[in-house]
Amino acid sequence: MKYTIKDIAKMTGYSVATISRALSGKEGVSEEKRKEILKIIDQLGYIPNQSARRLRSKETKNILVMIPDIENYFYNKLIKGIETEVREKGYNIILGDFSDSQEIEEEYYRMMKGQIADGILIVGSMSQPQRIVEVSRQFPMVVISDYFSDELVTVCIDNFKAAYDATMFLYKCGYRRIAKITGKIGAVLSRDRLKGYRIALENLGLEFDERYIKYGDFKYESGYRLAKELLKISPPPDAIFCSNDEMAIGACDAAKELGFSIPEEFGIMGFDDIELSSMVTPKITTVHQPRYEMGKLSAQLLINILTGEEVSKGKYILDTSIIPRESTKNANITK
Amino acid sequence: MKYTIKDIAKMTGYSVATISRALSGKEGVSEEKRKEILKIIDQLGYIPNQSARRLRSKETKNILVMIPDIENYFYNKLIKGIETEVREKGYNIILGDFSDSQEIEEEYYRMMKGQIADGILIVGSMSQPQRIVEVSRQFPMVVISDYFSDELVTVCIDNFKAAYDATMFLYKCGYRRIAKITGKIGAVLSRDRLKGYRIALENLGLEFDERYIKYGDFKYESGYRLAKELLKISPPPDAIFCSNDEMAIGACDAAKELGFSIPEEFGIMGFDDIELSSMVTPKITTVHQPRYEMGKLSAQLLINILTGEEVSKGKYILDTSIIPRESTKNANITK
DNA sequence: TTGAAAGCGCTAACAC
DNA sequence: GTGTTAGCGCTTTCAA
Repeated sequence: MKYTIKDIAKMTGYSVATISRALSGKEGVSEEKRKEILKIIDQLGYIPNQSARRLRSKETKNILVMIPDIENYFYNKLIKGIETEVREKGYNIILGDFSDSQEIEEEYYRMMKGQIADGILIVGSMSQPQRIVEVSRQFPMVVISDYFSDELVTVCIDNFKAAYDATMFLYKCGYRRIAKITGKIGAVLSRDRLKGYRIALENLGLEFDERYIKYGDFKYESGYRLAKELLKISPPPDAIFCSNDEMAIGACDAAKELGFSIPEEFGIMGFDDIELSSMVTPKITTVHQPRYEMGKLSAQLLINILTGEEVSKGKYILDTSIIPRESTKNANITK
Repeated sequence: MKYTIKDIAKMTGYSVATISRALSGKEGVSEEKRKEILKIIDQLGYIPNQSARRLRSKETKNILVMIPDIENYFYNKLIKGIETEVREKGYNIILGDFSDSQEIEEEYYRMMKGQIADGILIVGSMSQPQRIVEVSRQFPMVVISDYFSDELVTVCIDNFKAAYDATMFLYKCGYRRIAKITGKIGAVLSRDRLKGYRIALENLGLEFDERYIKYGDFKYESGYRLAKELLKISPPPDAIFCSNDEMAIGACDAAKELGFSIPEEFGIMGFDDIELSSMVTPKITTVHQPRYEMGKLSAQLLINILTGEEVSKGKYILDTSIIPRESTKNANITK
């Protein structure tokens, strides 16, 4: 049996207005009546119709989460962080997985005009930064990780610093001919990670060899292929810093195939710290990104915006750390 | 600028009813008028308010997808299949990740009373089958994979047959002392996989050794630990059939640590064919589950139910296949 | 503190 | 084929 607020009004003997007030927790009902009403509601298992609520109050209590590809291991923990925060605050997540298709991405932005959600959380995007800024002018928005514009609220890490530190770490492990496999260079984050690497080499007084830089696409296959290319250069690098873990795993497999011993002859450093990186052999030394926290913080910020709290635009930077594992020397620590 | 149907009515000179009809694609407008109206609507970028639509038509165009834990690799491809199908048919996914918590799971079922979605897709559950059946009497539902009741619409594989075939395959590879690590034994699917294994041994005339069966929980760690136990039995098994890939990977690591050579001295077979299984060394031989197709089919069935088409209850069984890789003899195929 | 009533934007029954 | 209008279930004024 489905009840409406009218049914409850009849059964309790109060008006619909009073029921509504009791439910919303707002002013205007005496405490005893509220208790009485809530008790009955609870017994009946009545839940207000969300569509009606939304129509009236212009709130959907939904958040659209835009994800380039749910199959990508990187996003799992982020979503978890978002989910946890959002549910606690009474919101639901509408999943906006667009399979790396800009067209589908736009489809979701179009849906927003039909008020399917109160705000958008951009976990990733295939659009031009300019387009995202445009959308953000129409709907409340928080962006995670990459895009940059002072007009946006962005939760991110310091990619430059993280890459700088990672390169320094490889140096401390004893590696001297450190190569780099970047991700898609269109992304700001790829450029920042590359820059951190370069400046670190410079500060270390290491020779900078253009041949030691390869441009990948964040996938296993590109790490595998580009590492093979790197290892055929003479002299070959004695370490590779990959811009994500998947490529690092590919690079590992390539090195193993070519007969290099890891980590003695050859060290590998990843980026992200996805679960996978500690499930392969050797376990990958990597830069930990606090993905759960990033998801959580971004959801918090978005909900703050939605509830009218003051949220200043700009970057919200979370800390990264280096997780030494088996793919680098002097760091044969499990976990 | 936000438009309402009234605005459109004024601007075109027609009544709201006509606009509504033009939009819905239903009878009652002449073709030319419909075209004219749709053109203007398109130019203005008007999208009807979903809450109003829902309130009126009792449809949310949302589907609640219940997922035990989005961080579990198994679910990614399923969700992708669901997402693709659902979006094409004009529905959105509400993500019901409940982090393996029965309490949160119930919270979502409660929300359903507030009409947040038109139907439920159960990708997994922590509840008693009986509870799921109960919920299915209240809301349209399709269940993927495990739960069993003739009252439900269930998309699944034949776990018994798949396990039977997998065991046979190990035999054909030359293994004779085949052990088994099952998943949580509360699940029907675990029991079916165990049964397939037992019957296969029986038909093969292999000796059945109770010590060769271990009860895990589908996690890496349990595969690792239980494989170690198994390998200390005298005589140790020469192969393990694990009820999922994560445990198989754990078992692999255990065998490597104990100095067994894979696949020569020791063979390992997984189940599921998650991406991970071909990214580790050695790549794991496994039973492929058509997860994308399972997601897609289940979404199709649910939408059919929602649109009033005839959907018969019972099992919809999809085929599995064995993917030979490097963790078993005579099957050193990369893929 | 409480209730009556307007109206959110839309669909569908009914009238023409 | 087209327009008028009554509500869907709720929140929120306004009046008492």
